[in-house]
Amino acid sequence: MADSNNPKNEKETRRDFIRDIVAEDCKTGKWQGRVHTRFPPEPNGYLHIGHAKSICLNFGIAADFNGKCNLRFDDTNPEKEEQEYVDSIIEDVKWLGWDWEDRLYFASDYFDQMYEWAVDLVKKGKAFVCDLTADEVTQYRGTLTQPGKNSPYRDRGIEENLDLFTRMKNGEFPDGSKTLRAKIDMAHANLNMRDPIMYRILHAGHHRTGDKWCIYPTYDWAHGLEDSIEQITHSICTLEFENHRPLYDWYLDALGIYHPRQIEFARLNLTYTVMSKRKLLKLVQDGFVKGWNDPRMPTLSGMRRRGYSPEAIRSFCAIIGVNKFNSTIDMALLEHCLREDLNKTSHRVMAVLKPLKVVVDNYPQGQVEQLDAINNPEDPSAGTRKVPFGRELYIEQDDFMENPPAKFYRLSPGREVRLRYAYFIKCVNAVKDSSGNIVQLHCTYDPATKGGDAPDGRKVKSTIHWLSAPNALSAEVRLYNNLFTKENPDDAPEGKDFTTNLNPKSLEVLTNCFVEPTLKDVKLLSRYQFERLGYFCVDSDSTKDKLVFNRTVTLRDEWAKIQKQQTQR
RNA sequence: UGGGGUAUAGUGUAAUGGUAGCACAACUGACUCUGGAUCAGUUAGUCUAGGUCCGAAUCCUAGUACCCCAGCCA
Repeated sequence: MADSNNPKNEKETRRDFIRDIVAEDCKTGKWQGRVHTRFPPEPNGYLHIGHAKSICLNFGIAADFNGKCNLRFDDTNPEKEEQEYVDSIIEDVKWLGWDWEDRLYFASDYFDQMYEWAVDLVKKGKAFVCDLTADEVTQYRGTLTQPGKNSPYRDRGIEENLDLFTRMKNGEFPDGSKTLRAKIDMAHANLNMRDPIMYRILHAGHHRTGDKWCIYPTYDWAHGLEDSIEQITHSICTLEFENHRPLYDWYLDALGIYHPRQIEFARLNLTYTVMSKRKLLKLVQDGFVKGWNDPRMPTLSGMRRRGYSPEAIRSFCAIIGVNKFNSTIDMALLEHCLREDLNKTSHRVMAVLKPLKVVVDNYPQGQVEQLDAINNPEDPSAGTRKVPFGRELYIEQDDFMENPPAKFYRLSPGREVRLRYAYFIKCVNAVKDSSGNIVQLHCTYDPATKGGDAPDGRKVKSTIHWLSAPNALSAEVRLYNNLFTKENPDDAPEGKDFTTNLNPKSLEVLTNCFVEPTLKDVKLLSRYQFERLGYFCVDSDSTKDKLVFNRTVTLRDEWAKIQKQQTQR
């Protein structure tokens, strides 16, 4: 099989307003034809599907225009960042199929250079050390409608500023006692321009620089410098940074250094889930899910464990487009992209989730036949396999109804159906327990229909899946549904938050399932289609003794729709 | 009440003054040894009001609605 996880093999993505800008720049030679982007996560959480949009945009543009894309950790806040997150982010971007070659960078590697530049600004009289407390800074900043006022420390002499800033770096002052601020305009209509803070004092250990630093640069000061150092051409970020662009530009102009162009796009929203790191962290910390990689989470690690393929996520990112206004994409579109990929690539296999025992009365006792089954009708090269058939079978409880309603085509008393790849069977009797539950079926088979075709040409309304009872492997299957019951989880009553909309049925564990003996030695995370049920993958909890599968997504289900319509009447 | 953004079917996205197209969803139908897949079709849209123009989603004017900004977070 070709290298399917190399995005460069995929057909070119469609144009969007950012690609238009990049194409124009290439035409005019603005960057000498170079295209260099970056994906700059802060290592303070796990990556989610929203990040995938940004990753595919940045790496995708680089791929489309024969450019480069760096992976850069924006690790300027030691209080929130951890190595665990760095590791997971590296794993996730790689899994998504992107390659940054040798360009793995950390903002913290630039701290010395950033410090030099800050000294530069102080020397130019464009930055000053401020002794205001955090509260005072807020007060002096003014409001949306009222201008701020100058800090009393704004007009300190350059020498004094230099001395104070050096001593800040040397650790002579306690946390929060001083900041370095840019000298811009306290009356500016854009609050970000009201003498923004460049450095704060933080006596905190950093996951990479240890205790070398006790002053740390703020995002606004640091980010443009990082882009400049890496000679980024197009610095792509999300909409909320639009208000920060004037500051991004101001710093670079004040320093007179290489100056990339910042372009903003709208972040991804999806129905029935949440996408902010803060909310995802809450789900993890408060135990609403079992971890960052819980298969119900929209994190890349969760989706990977759930059975999503990187190809499906990439095609989703390509199809949703890029723009500048807020939108919420229907989860159904993500699932469409998922099924589209899984349908092409997944081996089919039979599994029974809620078993109902069937005895084929006229099948010889003790006889076992090996029947041929197709591995993937979408891919003949996947070949065939043998599945054992015998007198005692399991079928799905849902595939039998004693009193079938209209349009129910499956098994019922007196009705004949086909067992996939096997025989036609007809139900003669349903055995019930004392409380009236159907516990077993007696059927007869037609030996002439071996393989599934009737020589007399008679038709059957449906084909159902089955398993030979003595040969089936038992398994646990975890069914997942939307994590939230509302399209917009934030739509909560006064005083409640998004967690009130958590779906109590987001996880259903089935412990009495059976699968084909073919699945005896499956690899973790491998993906299958359980015929007529959906796509499933081997969970990381699975062992040789106890198989565990996750339902990635169901197949489209006409019958479920009909049932829904019938019950609504 | 300041500044910065944005409005196209239910959802998402094209059309860059010249027939409003595509995808998802929904609904028909065909086909089918997965009620899967596939194929064919249907429904449905330019925020509002004026204006310019032979012609406006696109240009102009005035409104309306929504998003972002008052962290020493990113």
